[in-house]
Amino acid sequence: MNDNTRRNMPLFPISIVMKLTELSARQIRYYEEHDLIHPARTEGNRRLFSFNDVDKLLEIKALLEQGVNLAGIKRVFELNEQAVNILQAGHQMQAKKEVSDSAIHRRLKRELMHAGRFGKTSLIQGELSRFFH
Amino acid sequence: MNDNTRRNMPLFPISIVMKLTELSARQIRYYEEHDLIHPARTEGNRRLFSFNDVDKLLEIKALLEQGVNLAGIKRVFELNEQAVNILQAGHQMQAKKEVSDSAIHRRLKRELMHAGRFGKTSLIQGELSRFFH
DNA sequence: ATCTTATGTCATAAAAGCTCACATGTCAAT
DNA sequence: ATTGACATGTGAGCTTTTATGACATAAGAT
Repeated sequence: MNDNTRRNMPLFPISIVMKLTELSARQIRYYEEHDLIHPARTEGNRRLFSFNDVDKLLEIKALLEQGVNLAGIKRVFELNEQAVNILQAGHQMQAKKEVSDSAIHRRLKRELMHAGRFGKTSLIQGELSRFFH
Repeated sequence: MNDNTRRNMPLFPISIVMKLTELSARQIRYYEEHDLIHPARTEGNRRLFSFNDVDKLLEIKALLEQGVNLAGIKRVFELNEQAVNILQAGHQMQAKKEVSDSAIHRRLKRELMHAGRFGKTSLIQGELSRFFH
């Protein structure tokens, strides 16, 4: 099980996410409705959020506070993911060639993953991020 | 917010803990009834488990599989906590004296925290432990 | 054979979450 | 000033999840 898997593991009910992000249930559901997050569901249709989901919600919150609207935030996310994909592809190529100065690449990828959270992230996000590596 | 605080943050509903530990709700509640864990509660009285709780449950499971009964497990936990306290005290003394070869001490403390999980821990625990530092 | 320990199962009640619908505050454009 | 879009609040009705408590039982210990 790798880091990505762990960050995407569905763990939290909405009540916990509300506290972690200081968002209302309405807000969280609204952002999902607009395809900014895609929490998993239990068999009984209850939302289950991963660390990644929480992270994204904090990013949404920060961007909204900076005046970006949901459409803009969606774009930010898309671009971010593209960049990550490109880096991953490069990373895999390297792995096959066994060149593997992968440490540098991993670092770059991480920085990209966290791009968009330019500085002014909430305290909570700062704290939460420490759950990860 | 320090590492300890984070590990003790109430996050998971019992359903998630069931999957994480592969224990039944009955088992989890039974262990609580016998004071092996003390999950937090929501206002509405639902259990909320922390990473530490999950960790403890995995340890309980491992020890049970090794034939230790609940009374024995309780003792193991108590001894473990004692040791941690002693180390912490020493650590604080050092901090005041500003001697601070604290890295070594932290390491020792961590190893003690994880003592009792001698080797044969479950796969899941191994995976889960990677959430932490 | 009986007791203890750990766990399963079921009933009942309450909490938490879901969707849908309607209301509202804030801007920007007309 | 009016309209409209966006983001969010609120409430009703319903379903899922969890809690507690009681009773049942398998496996060991006495």
